Amino acid sequence: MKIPDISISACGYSQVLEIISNKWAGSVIYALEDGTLRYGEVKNRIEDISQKMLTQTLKQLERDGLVRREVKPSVPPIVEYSLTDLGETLIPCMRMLKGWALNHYSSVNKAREEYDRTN
Amino acid sequence: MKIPDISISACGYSQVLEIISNKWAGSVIYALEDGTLRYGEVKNRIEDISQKMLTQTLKQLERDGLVRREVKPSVPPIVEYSLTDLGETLIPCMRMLKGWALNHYSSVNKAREEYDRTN
DNA sequence: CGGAATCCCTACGGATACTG
DNA sequence: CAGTATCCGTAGGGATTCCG
Repeated sequence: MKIPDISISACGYSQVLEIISNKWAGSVIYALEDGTLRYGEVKNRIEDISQKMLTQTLKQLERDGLVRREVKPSVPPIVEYSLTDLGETLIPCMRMLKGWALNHYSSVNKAREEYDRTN
Repeated sequence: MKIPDISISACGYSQVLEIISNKWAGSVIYALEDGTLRYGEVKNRIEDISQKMLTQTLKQLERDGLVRREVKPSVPPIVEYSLTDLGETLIPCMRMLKGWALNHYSSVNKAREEYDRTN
């Protein structure tokens, strides 16, 4: 009996992670959850993000079709970001992840302390 | 009116990611979903994983209390891995992520092609 | 069989300075 | 205001070799 290779079934999983696993993507999606924000507003809502990483993350999310970028031609420039319909579909997943964390993260921390004490 | 800082509310999210966002953790959890496996069996089920990363991932998951490691004292050694109860609680989240990927990843790919063509 | 140890390369990401 | 550009340290992770 051959043991099945699960790489393929796990593959969908790694594709999502490719999108949301970077350090800031989640925070950006959360920030845009309530509606449209200007660049600076996004930055203000995410305390420790650097300007470089915010720009880079927004660009990646735009490329993935999750975030929409609109430039109002004016001086000084106004650039607004919002979730696309596709981006909205990700919200339930992220809520579930966050829910898991809130419910179980203390267990994880206890396990870590225990592990670090005995190893 | 002050714009709220969402760092704290996104924090739970980043905690889960800390656990499952590394390249192989998801695949390992999927591999153990059906029950107990020996080290080599896990390795066989995950096609392209290196020995180093499998060991490292298993150790991390064990430290987080998601995976249980049992050594049968014998020669040659037998080491078995399985999900803990805490580990099992993560399965629904991962199924949901995978479901999202299966439903929407083609849209992401289309968005990327479109983006790359016009930029 | 189930690792540990080492080497090495790359990508991620922070800090800083500059621009239309 | 909303970015670009550059420098640079660190961590992730592959390949290889060795060990109980």
